[in-house]
Amino acid sequence: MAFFFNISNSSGVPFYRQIVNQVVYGVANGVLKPGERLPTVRQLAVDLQVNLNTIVKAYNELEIRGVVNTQQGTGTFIAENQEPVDPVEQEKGLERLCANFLNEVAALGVKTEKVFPILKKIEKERTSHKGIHA
Amino acid sequence: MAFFFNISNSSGVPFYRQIVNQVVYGVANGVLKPGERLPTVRQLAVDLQVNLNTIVKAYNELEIRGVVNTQQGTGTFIAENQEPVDPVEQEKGLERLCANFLNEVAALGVKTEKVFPILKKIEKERTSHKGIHA
Amino acid sequence: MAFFFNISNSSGVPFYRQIVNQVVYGVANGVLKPGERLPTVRQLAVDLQVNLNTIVKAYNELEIRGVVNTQQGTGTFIAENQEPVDPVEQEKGLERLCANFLNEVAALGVKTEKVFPILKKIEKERTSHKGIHA
Amino acid sequence: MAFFFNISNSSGVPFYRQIVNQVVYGVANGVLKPGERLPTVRQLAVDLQVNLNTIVKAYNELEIRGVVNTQQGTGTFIAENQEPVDPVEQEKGLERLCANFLNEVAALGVKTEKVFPILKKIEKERTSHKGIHA
DNA sequence: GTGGTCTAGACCACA
DNA sequence: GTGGTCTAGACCACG
Repeated sequence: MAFFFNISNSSGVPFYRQIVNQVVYGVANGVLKPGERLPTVRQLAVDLQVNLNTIVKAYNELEIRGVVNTQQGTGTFIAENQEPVDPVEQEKGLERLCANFLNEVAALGVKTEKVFPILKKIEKERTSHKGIHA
Repeated sequence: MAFFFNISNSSGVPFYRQIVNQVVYGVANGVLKPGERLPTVRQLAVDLQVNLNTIVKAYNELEIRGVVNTQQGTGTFIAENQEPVDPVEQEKGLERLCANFLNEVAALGVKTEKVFPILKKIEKERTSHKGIHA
Repeated sequence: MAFFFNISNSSGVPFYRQIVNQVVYGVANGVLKPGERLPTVRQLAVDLQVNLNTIVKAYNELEIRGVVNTQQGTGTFIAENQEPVDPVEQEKGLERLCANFLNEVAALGVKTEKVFPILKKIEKERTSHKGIHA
Repeated sequence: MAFFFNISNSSGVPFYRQIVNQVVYGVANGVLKPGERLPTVRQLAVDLQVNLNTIVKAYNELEIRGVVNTQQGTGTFIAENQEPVDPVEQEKGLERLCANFLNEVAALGVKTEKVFPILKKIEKERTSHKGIHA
């Protein structure tokens, strides 16, 4: 199963962050396996139609976070030893994310109950694709 | 029930947006009633320890969205006739919000199922408190 | 006590990494305290005579590593809660660093005993300055 | 006593440099004696699982530094007359090496005093083994 | 061919 | 004023 990147220029999320998130997401869900090679920075820049340095920036953050290993002249690979996410940090981040989300939902004038079916629908679409698509 | 603003400098959400969201949220939940007066920009700037212009920007956005009315020299009040949100816009905004949310959850390495109980828990806490908390 | 940056273009160490290292070093030794503000990216670029983006890259890595916090429009500050370095990782990194160092010393044809006085001399010079100087 | 090469892809040191250092180190410590034959580039490339050109580059640097002599069609041998290292160059290289080392130690958040026992420990292990180990 | 670094300059978002 | 993002293009180091 191939791994597809896709970026959207209308979401307000920076390109490089979309790339970072998709890789982290792919690793977390087993779509990207340790040792697997990512596209070259040049190739991905062409595919996604963005500047080379934008890809470099994304891969760089992944390297710092320990998600990938880079060997100059060889390529970029999913790291063998994925740092387990600190469960305390994860929990805190998750709470904050959820609270923010509910604030914004409320700010749209939408009752919280209405989001559950939407979230499930999106999730279902994504898992049925078994990858990340445009 | 008093209305409390709460801003956090570690959430990554800009100050002015936190303020906007909290007012809209307060209105949507009936904590802030039409005609009710908001703090002056100067007072709020002092209370929240942020720059005056940040409050101005937030109140401006609220004015533009029709959530508040500003009376020159008198103050800022929750608008009497809250503009109903355009349902089409609402639907689109909601989808984008949900998709973004799931992306960020995924980027934390958390499976989507785990968010539902958390969302429900936060929602329950809030409805029991009938206010806005950090 | 002021904090001085200095970069050298002859060491082979990239500019941005020299900056990152000096900040981490400053924090580890208490010269930079939590909450303290770093120079603005523009100011530092001028002072060090390097491109703005080089500073941005360095500050960016520090942000990802949790060493500093950035508030857009406000500045860059030493993070309040410094992540304690994982002692196991630190130990491993230290061993590797030392082993590499001894390899290179040996490759220069120098006996290991000769490095101790040199290391001590450099250390003494640095601590007597109580800061980082050009 | 056999001579073992060891390369690690996680140390950040380029492959070709690891090879160069190990040979120079072996010569400096008498493990590799003048006239001794090194593995062929092809053989070593297979053994270490690296690109042929990487070995070529390492052997080239060794040849330039006068550590080995290459006989076309015969092989690569440790040079009979090892060039004595220019003492001025040696001194300068050593200072720079030490300064860099202390920087990296500091960047790990480790106080300088802690490195002395580690360096001594590694040195002791090596002299007792009389070989090169990972 | 691979990735890494640096420069120059533009435009945006935030306080 | 602050930092953030993106582009364009150059040159270097490594395999």
